[in-house]
Amino acid sequence: MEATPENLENPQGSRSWIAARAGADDALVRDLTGPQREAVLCTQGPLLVLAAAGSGKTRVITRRIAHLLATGVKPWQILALTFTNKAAGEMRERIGKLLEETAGGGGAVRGLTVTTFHSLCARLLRKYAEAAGLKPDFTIYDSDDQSKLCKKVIEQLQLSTANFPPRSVLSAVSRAKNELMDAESFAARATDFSSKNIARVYKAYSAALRAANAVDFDDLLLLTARTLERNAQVRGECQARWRYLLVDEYQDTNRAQFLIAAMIAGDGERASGGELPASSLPGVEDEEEGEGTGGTPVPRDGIGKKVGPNICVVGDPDQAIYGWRGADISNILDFERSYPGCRVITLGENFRSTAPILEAADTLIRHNKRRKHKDLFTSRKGGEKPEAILTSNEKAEARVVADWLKARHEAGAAWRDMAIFYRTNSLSRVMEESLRAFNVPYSIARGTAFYDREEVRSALAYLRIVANPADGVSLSRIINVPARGISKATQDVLEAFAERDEMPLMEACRGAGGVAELNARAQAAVAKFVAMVDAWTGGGTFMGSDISGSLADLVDRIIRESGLRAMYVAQANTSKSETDAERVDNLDELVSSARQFEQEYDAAADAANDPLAADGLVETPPLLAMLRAYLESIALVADADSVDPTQGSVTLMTLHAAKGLEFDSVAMIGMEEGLLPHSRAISMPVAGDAELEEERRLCFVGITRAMRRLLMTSAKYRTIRGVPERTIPSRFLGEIPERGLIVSDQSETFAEDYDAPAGGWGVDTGRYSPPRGGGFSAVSPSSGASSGSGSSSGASRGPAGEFPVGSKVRHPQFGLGIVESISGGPSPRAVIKFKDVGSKTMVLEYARLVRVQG
DNA sequence: GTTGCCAAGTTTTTT
DNA sequence: ACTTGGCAAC
Repeated sequence: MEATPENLENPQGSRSWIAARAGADDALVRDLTGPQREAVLCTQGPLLVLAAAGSGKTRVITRRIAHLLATGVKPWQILALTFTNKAAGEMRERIGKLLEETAGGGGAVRGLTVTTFHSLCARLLRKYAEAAGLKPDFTIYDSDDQSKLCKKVIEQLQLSTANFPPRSVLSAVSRAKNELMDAESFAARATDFSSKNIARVYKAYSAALRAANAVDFDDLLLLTARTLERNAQVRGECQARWRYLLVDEYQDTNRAQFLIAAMIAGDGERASGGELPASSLPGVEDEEEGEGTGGTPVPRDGIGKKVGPNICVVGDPDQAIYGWRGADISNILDFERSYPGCRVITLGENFRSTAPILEAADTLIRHNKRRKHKDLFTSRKGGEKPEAILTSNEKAEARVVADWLKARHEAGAAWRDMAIFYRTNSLSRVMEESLRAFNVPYSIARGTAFYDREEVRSALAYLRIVANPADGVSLSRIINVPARGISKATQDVLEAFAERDEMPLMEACRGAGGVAELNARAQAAVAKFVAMVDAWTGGGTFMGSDISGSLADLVDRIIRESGLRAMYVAQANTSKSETDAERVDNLDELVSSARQFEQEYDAAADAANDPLAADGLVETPPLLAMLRAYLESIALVADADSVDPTQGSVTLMTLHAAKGLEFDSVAMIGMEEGLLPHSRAISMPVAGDAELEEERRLCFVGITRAMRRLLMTSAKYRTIRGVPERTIPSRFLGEIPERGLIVSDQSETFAEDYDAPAGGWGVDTGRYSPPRGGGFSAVSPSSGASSGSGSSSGASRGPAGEFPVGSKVRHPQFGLGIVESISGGPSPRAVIKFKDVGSKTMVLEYARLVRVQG
C-alpha cells in the first residue's frame, strides 16, 4: 500500500493541505527523483530513508520539513535532530529559504525545533530538572572537568590513580552510560576486582556530579532517556508537542538516543514491558536488558490506517563511524523490526562525485563483510581518477599536498572548495607548516580549540560558579587564580569541611570565618573571594543597581575584577612571549563572543530554539538565563561547527569531522597502516573485524566527500612521537583496484633533501634515508613514476654534523643563537646560547633548528 | 604562600 | 615534543 498523504489521515485537516498541494508543494518536489520525492511526501507513519553518500539527503530533509509545513503542520510540532549544531543551523537556514521561495514567509521557521540530541536533552533537563533529579542551573562538564572530578573521587575511595587512571575509568563509565547502565546495574554485573572498583568509582562519581549540580555529556542522554521513560507526564508532554520527528545520521545514534527518539515519537498507544530491538547482525551480542527499563514503545502494526508514529530516520550504515562512542549500527539496521509497518526508501543515486571517485568508494566499501549492499550509481560521465602518491616522509607529503592544492587553485578551484582530511589531529601540524610556507590559506576545523585555552577555561570557570555555585571543579580551578592567598592547604581544609557537612565547596567558603583550622589571614582571603563572587551575582539575584543585565558586561567585569586579566597582562609584560600577549587578547575575545551571543540571544534565538519556550523557565532572572544558555552553547560546540565555507581557505579536519560535508577537491593524508586503519582498530581483534570495518567506513566517508578530485597520500617514513618510523601503505589503497587509481611513487623525490621555498621553514635533518627499492608495492608494482627533480644537495648529514660548535642557528621560538657544545650518543643534544633567552639544551633531532649563515 | 623545576603521560576519532 | 601535575626551595 502506498503510504502517501492521500490515503492517510491528515491530522491538520485537509483544507490547508489541498491549498498547499496546488501551489507551493509542486515546487518542492518538481526537481526531485522518484525516491527523493517519495521521501519528501511520505509524511505519515515510520519511515526509514537509506541515503547513500551524496544522494541529496539534506535536500530531501529540508524539502520534507517544508512540505510538512505546507500541508499545515505547525512548526512547533516538528522536531529535527541533527548531529552537529552546524548541521542544525544550516538546515534551519535552508528551510527558511525554501519557505521564502515557495510558501512566502520565512516566519514559519520560528518555533521549529532543529537541534542536536545533546542540545535538546540539555533543554529538556533544564525544563524537567526536578523530574530528572537535577536543578535547572546544572553545569555541563567536559572531559577535562570529568577527569578532575573522577580523579578526586578515586582518591577519596583510597584507590590508586595508577591502577585506576581516571581517563580509562571514565571510558568504562561512559560505555556503561551509553548502554543506559546505571551505577547499580554496573555493580551488579561486576565480578572481578577491577570492575568492582570501577563500579564503586562510577557510583561515587555520579554522586559527586549530582553534588556539584553537574552532568557530563553522557548524562545528558542518559538522564533524559531515563526521565522520559519513568515519567509519564514528561513523556506525554513531549509526545503531545512533537508530532513529527526526524532524525538525521541515524546510523550514529546510540542506545540512549534511540530510546529518546522512540519515546518522543511514541506510537499513540504504549506497550508495557516492551523490549528493545535485538540485533540481527551476526557477531553482535544481544544486549541484556537492564532493570527497570520497561515501557519502550513498540509500534503496532496493521491496525487501522496508522502503522506507527511519524518518525522519519535518515542515515547510511556505510557511514557509521562512531561505534567507539557507543553508536549502535543496529539502530538503523533494525529499524524495520522496531517499526514493523514502516516504509523504507533507498536513495542510491549519487549527485556529488564523479564516476571514478564513486567507483573507488564503492569498491572499497564492498570489502566490508557485515554490510547491507547498496548500489551506488551516478549518471555523470567522465572525471579524473583519484590519485595516490607515496612520499618519502611526512614533510614531503605535506609539500606534495600543498603543491597539489596550488595546482588545483591555478586550475580555477577556490581555496574554500578544498579540504585536507586526516585520521588523527596530530597529523595537522606538519601540514600546517607546509601550507604556511607555500602561502596557502587554511583554517582548521577545531571548534573547541578556543575554549580549551587555559585563560579562557579560567574565565569560564568564573562564569560557571556564578551560574552554578555548587560547581566544585570550576571553583577549585580558579579559587586561587590569580593567587589571592588561598593556598592549597586552605583549600584542603575547606574541602574537608565541605565533605564532612555534605555541602558544596562554595558553601564551605562562606563559612570559612568560623573554621578554627584557618588562620585569620586565610579566613579574610576567603571572605574577600566570596564577597567578590556575591557582588557579581547580586547575592544570587542577578539584579540590583550593580548588575547591568548585559552578559558581555558581566564577563568583562569578571575577568577584570577577578584579576585574571591583570595577571596575564603582567605576564605578557615580563615574559614578552607571544603566547602571553595572546592570552589577554583571548580574554577580550571571550567578551566579544559573549556580546555576540547576547545580541543573537536577544534577537530571537531563545524563542526560536527553545523547544519549550512557551512555558519556559519562570522566575529565572534574565541575565542568569542568558548566562546559562551561553555556557551551554559553549559546552556543546563541536569541531565541525567551526567549518566555515564562506572563508576563502582550505579546510583541515579529521575524517570524523568531515562527515556530511563535500568539497570539490579533497586530499586525504596519512593513508598508512596504523593510521588508517588506526592501530587501535587493528591490534585488538574484535569479532567480525568490527573495528577494521569502521575504519574502512571512515575511509569511505573521506572519499565520498570529494566531488571532482581526490588525492590520497602515504609517507614511507613518519615521525611519531618524536621517532621516525617506517610505514606500510594503507590496505585500503590496495583495495581500490589499480585501474581505478593513479598511483605514483615519489618517495625518492625529496628523500635526501627537503627544503621549503624561499623564506622557508625547517630543514630536513636527513634522518630519513629510506632503503632503496620497496616502492609502493603494497599498492601497485608500478613505482618510480617520480616527477620533479630530486635535488640532492650532497652528502649525508648527520644531525650533529649539521650544527658544528660555533655555528649560528635559528629556532622558531627562541630566535637566533650560537651552538656552544654538542653531545653525542643516540640522540645528540646541543647547548645553544640564544641571543634573547639565554642558554638551552635541546635534542637536535627534535628542535626545529635552522642553520644561519654568517 | 608562592614560585619554579622536573617527571610523567601523551596521541584515535567527539557530543 | 608538549602539556600537566606534583614536589621542593624561596
